[in-house]
Amino acid sequence: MRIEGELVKAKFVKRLNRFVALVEVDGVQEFAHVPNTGRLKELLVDGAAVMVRKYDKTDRKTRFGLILVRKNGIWVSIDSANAPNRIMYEALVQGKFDKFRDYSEIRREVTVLNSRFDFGLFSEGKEYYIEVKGVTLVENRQGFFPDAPTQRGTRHLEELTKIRQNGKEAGVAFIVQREDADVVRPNDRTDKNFANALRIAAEAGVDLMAYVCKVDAEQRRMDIVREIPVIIK
DNA sequence: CCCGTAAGCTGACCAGGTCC
DNA sequence: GGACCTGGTCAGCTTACGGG
Repeated sequence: MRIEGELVKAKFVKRLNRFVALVEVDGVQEFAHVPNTGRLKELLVDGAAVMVRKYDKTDRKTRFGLILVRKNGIWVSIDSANAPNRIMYEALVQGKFDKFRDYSEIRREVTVLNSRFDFGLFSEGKEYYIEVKGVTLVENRQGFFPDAPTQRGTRHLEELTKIRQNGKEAGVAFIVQREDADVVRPNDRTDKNFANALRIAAEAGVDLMAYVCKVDAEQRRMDIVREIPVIIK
């Protein structure tokens, strides 16, 4: 995925609320939109090097969007609003996944039961629903999701389980938005309900997939580089 | 096309509880 | 009564979708 727009180096100063951060660009403090409602507390630390996207639109309340954070010598994408979904979409369209090759139609934002899923794949007599989750939290090369309790995430898993019980296919795809992970695990410490729902979903036959992305600020690209296991133990 | 709403689920604030 | 913790409420910004 190409990282669009004008990227500018900046320094993280402070998160004002879940949507707005204060950053320093060329020695000047500016407001930046935070496109990630997770906690990000190990990433958004005082003085962290970041990349912000500059916007020219005048009707925004913030001139910048905070999209990359430097951590342990690599760039981490914290754009959970768009990047994971777009990366997954491009990979699907490009036929990068063997298991999804034989679906002829890809639809986005598909409503089933009480939830809207990121993707619905269709072929005659076959349906596969995918929910994409962005992973930004990594400790000791283990990615954890979620970063903060997510009722909606749990509901998504419950609905995917139901879909599977109705004889259709379903899966969760974790997009790790940084290169330094070898596995993904549910974050029991932060959200036990989500973790349990994930285990129940897996038991019901919901596929668990995880893909690591290389984030390259110079090349302005973020691409899936390998698949890693999801360990629910 | 415009407007409302859902999605991302924190952080500030306030009320109420506990403890010394 | 003050210091501290917990739980509930709500505003904060942007994007994309769906309906009128």
